[in-house]
Amino acid sequence: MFVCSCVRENEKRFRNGGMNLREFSKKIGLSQTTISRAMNGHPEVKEATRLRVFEAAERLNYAPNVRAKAMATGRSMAIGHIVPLSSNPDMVNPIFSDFLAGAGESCIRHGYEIVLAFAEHGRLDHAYRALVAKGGVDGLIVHDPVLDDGRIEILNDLGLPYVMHGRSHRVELPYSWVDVNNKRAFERATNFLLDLGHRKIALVNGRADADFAARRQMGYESALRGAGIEPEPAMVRSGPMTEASGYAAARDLLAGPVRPTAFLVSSIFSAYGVRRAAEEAGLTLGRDLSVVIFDDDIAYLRNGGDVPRFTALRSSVHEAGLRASDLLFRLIAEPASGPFAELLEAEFIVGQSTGPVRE
Amino acid sequence: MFVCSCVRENEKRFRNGGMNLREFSKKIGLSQTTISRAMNGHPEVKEATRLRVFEAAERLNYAPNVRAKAMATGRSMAIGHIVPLSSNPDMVNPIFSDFLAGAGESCIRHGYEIVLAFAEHGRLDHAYRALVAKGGVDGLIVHDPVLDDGRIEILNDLGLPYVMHGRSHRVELPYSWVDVNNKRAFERATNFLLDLGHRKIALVNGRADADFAARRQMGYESALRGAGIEPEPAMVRSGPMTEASGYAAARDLLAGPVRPTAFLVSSIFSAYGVRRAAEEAGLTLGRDLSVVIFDDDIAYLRNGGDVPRFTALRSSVHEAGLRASDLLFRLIAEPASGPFAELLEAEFIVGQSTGPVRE
DNA sequence: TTGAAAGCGGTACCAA
DNA sequence: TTGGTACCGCTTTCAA
Repeated sequence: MFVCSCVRENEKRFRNGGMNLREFSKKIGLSQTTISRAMNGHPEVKEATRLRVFEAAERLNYAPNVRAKAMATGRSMAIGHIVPLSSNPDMVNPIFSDFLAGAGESCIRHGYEIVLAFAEHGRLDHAYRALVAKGGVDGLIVHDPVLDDGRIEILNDLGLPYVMHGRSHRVELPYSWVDVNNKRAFERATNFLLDLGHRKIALVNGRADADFAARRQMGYESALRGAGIEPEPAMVRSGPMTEASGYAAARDLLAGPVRPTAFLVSSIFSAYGVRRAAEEAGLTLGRDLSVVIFDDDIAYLRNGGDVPRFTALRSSVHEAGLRASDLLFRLIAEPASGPFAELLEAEFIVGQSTGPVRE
Repeated sequence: MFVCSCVRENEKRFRNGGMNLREFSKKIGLSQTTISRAMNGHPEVKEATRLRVFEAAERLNYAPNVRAKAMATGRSMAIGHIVPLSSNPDMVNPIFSDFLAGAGESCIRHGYEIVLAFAEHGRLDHAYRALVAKGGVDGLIVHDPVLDDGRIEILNDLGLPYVMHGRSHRVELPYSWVDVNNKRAFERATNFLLDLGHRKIALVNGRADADFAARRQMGYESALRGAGIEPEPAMVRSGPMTEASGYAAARDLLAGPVRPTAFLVSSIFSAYGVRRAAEEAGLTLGRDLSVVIFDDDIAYLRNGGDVPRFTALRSSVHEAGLRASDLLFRLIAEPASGPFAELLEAEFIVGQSTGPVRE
């Protein structure tokens, strides 16, 4: 009663899931060449023949071996994502799931698969080099860029098409990317709070070395300056976008010398923490405190419903994944057509927690 | 200034990330055979030679092409996860991220990669068949089993090693799986609430067709019966484990003829919804209402901290991913050693919201 | 201890 | 419109 005992009975069948082209060609009395052409849509094969091939393939459950195909064509029909492990809680996260789902949609359309390579943090460069050298993917999507990301140089050098999810601020080299307009989003959110009369606005941001966080802070500061307010470093907190981190930041800020009347929060997770800290301080959101969050529209958390109790700037990671992937496929098909740049705008949604200063 | 223009200059380099074995062997004056043996740890190669090979590989940045290696050996060094897309919000979700991170750790140790194949929902069977037929993976991890999961028969038939994440209740066939002891977890949680004096305990559960949800309900009902209470179907709600769904369920239950004094909630996401509904009804958790949640320990949301405001049964999806993957590798190495079964226990953590009945 | 050559399962060129 | 055949890059007998 062993699940896989059958496998050992037939070692041949283990190596490949089914039949190979030669057997198949013998069975239906056509050359391997013709079959290959038929299955790959080459125009010179007679329609009747093609039909016969497809019918037989279906009937005999024949499917070409991807590895062999990859070797013969030089294309592996897979795109790679390198996932930094463990020490970076921002990476293997719900956002990433949503991004993958979007990328997956694009992949389905192109008949591609996604290869996830995991790398110990700090060994990222090596991971990219290895992944490319091993030749298992036709393109790469690069996650979690930092302000001055050294991977860009490496990847340009490697010559494999890639698209970054996010940008790297201080890099002058050309590269393709898809990003949310973080600066504008936070500028708008800050202006929104300023319009309500707030003057003491705190920013609970992502990790300081993350590019997106820097852009968000730029937007925040630019809006403040536009209103004649000099940004206070003490009003800004950076850290991982988790409930715990948001809680710590908000508790700290609320206990500080200048109590904020409004919070700008970089993720819905930190926002839950901010809410907890506020409640513990006896404050009610939407009455004693205004909170605007940046919301990556996590499908799982909300399924498109409203963000309860918050005013939100909504952007879709799912769509970012889709767009980044689509871009990558264009780059793979036509390498000289890039680099591409695509900026997604966040939608502003007024929720229930906009208060209280409204002077 | 095109990122990838360099690629076209050298078509050879595009097909494979670097140099191939033949070039490499010429460069260092050894036969391909010797190099292959050296790199794969065969005993017959002289230690000095092996060192020379490794040094040269490092220096010249040579890495064997995985596809070619896969073809020659019959092993692809990749394990596959099929991800049902779109119509199932429970799949591409934060839980899945955490699971992948765990599986990734295991993969790193074994030098494997993860292939994600996305399938339109309802075409899952086909996706598995195709993935196996294409021969791109050495094993499969199967997600999101339903009560009577037809994939098991197919997969046994296919003969590729696989491990299920979760079980399928009504299937008699042998198969390997890793699962949380959902029944016991919910039995304990229910008993915990019963001990506090609660008699009207609601269950906000996952989708009705999911196996884990059925097991949780079994545990819940068994504990109630043990206390001489006949379970009320009206006290149970099934649905996707999202904030929105939890909110709807709790609001409904709180407005119903028999108002529950305690909630047993199947995920932290639904729990946020339950909390919102409770607050809207003017109830305070931990004072007017007891809530126990099952918490998959989403790293991103909490980073191992306490679950604020809830009593929790904590289990680690991350660990499930790790264990499932490890099991799969054993199965790949020794197919006849399975099927394996592994049950993870959930840890009970008393939080701040245990109240109020405590008679 | 090393090397030559035959696969692995396809694709694509060239000839028929 | 079809078929023969030389690769793709590596592993693995078999012989030296």
